[in-house]
Amino acid sequence: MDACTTLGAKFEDWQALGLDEERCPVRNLLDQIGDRWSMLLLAALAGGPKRFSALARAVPDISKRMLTQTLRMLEVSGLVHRDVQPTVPPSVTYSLTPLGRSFAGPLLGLVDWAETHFAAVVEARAQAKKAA
Amino acid sequence: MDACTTLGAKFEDWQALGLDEERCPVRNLLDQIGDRWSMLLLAALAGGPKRFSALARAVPDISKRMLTQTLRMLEVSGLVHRDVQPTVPPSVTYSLTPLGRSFAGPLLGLVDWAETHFAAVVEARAQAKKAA
DNA sequence: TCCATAAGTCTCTATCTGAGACTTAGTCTA
DNA sequence: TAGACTAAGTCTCAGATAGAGACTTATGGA
Repeated sequence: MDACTTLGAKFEDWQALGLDEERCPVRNLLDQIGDRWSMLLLAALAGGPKRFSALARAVPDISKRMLTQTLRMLEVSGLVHRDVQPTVPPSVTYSLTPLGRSFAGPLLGLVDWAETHFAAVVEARAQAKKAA
Repeated sequence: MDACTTLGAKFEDWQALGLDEERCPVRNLLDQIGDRWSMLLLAALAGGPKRFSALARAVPDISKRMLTQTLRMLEVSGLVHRDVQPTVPPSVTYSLTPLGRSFAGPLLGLVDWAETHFAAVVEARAQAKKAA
């Protein structure tokens, strides 16, 4: 059974359970960490702990607001650890928890797909634009 | 080299290239298909072609507006094929293209992670709430 | 003396999302 | 024969969300 068929079968199962946001793991996690900033920040932290300002520099066009918000959410969900040094000015370091590190595998799968098929997507978009 | 280290190394590379939305495959694709509806619709279509109304039923709380919009975007990016039967009322069937099917693998990786670690995330959230 | 720094918060505005009415034309129902 | 229903959307309006940029605090450097 190929991945596509397996995925299709799984989707049927979720549907049977109502695809509820609370109970369906996939719905729930897609709603929370299935946005561009979460994934990008997890990738940024995969290389090792980083401070708030280092993350802001690492992901240039995220606003401070979204950076704070996303990190807090990842912390609450147990993927990221926040370590505050009570100096003045405060020094805050973010790192992946073991749970966060376990996410690197699937995320890497996504990343590899993106790098492999990016050209095809760009080509498809160009075709679509020409046809329009 | 484990996935986490590999991912960290890749992120360094992207950073070196400026993490530009146009040129960086990962940024670009996360921005486009890295939202809950895209992933959910791709999973819904993994099992086979579906009509518009079937998709609307399959993903209960997506609005028609987002359903249309997301499908169009996936079509433009070459992941989904849209087939219109010019009857009245029109009958429109959506299916995955080969490119779309190739995405099932990585997506399945994500899904498996979600199912495996959902309990841990729920537990982490409960702890966080208790601490607050 | 004035600026810069770290890690945010706050406010205001711009953008995005969702809910729900409306469309077309043929078939089904009363 | 009138009215209802269907499919696959589009359109508008209100509400939610994201981003830009000012502000904070205490300290060290030019």
